[in-house]
Amino acid sequence: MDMAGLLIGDVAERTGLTAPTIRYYESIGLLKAAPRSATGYRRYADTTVEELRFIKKAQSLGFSLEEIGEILKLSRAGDTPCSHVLDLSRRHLQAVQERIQQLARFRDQLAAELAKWDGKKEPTCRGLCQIISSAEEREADAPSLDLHARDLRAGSRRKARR
Amino acid sequence: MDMAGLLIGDVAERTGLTAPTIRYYESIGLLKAAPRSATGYRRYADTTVEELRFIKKAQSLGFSLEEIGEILKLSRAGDTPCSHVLDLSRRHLQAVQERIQQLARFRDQLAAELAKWDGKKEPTCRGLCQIISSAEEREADAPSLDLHARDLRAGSRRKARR
DNA sequence: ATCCACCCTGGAGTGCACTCCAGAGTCAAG
DNA sequence: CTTGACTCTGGAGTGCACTCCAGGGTGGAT
Repeated sequence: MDMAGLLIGDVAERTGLTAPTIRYYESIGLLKAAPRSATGYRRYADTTVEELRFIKKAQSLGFSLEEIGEILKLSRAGDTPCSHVLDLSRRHLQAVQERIQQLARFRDQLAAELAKWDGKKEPTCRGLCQIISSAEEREADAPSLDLHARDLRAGSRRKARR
Repeated sequence: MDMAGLLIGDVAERTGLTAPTIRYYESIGLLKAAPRSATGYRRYADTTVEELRFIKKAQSLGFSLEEIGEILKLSRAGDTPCSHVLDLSRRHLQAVQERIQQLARFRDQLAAELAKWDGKKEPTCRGLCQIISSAEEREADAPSLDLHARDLRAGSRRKARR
């Protein structure tokens, strides 16, 4: 062997990602390029596994890869106070908060309807449609908060230019 | 005018969608083809506006267009009990529930960290990273629940075949 | 009659986050 | 020394949900 370090497959296994995904992350600059062995194989340090786990978590919390890249970049730069990340976080928190509330309301209604169905009292598809229809609207107004995470999408963020 | 009914632009305005989006919905069979005027213009009934609003809401609650299509199809078929939608709803409820819990935990931690920053006590980017890193893992296990709504994505749903 | 804002179509393009492919090289085990 | 599982690259393809475009028709107001 030459120059110890994890192979991409090992890293993949440890993180639950695929090798192509890891290469993809490198290609978009999310992960910095790994040092190569004499024959061109990527050799990873254990810290990369940590970094990838971080990425996975941030992603599952609704951050886009681009946002994660920014956070990572700033975080690598050191322990400096960082108004940008602060700002990003605040807006993200706001979006998360709103999303939780909308989902919770929906959950309650849906659960209630399902309970009715379980009791065999008039189970109909229209019931579900009614619930969905009665979910509160929340677009058009308060357009200031742009979603930062399509995965938390609530209400469309299109603005219909015209 | 010939044969009253809303023009696509009117419908767009009333729903906050764009005309192309409405045509797109028709093209994928989500919306049934509107009757045409003698000159080929789509003429919509008011009920279409309702249907589109329903679609928007269902979408904001995390249903994919495909799922919405199924629901709509069954709902149009009448007030019959419908185990499929029931099933869809149950799994969706489950996913929503989990997602809410994860987001809520994240919200609390993020809020706490932001509060610290507001108090000007050592505001650092690393703090945020720590929070994200400490967000609980939730993948690999419990793979039974496939997400039904990429927008509620929590943890990746790739299974790494190999 | 002339505007001009609307409508139509088919098809191509977008953004995100991958995922797959072909063709070629590498490496440890049998 | 062969086998088989890995690695590399560049580029194309995927899925969702749009979004844009070119090229042409329509219809109410001036």
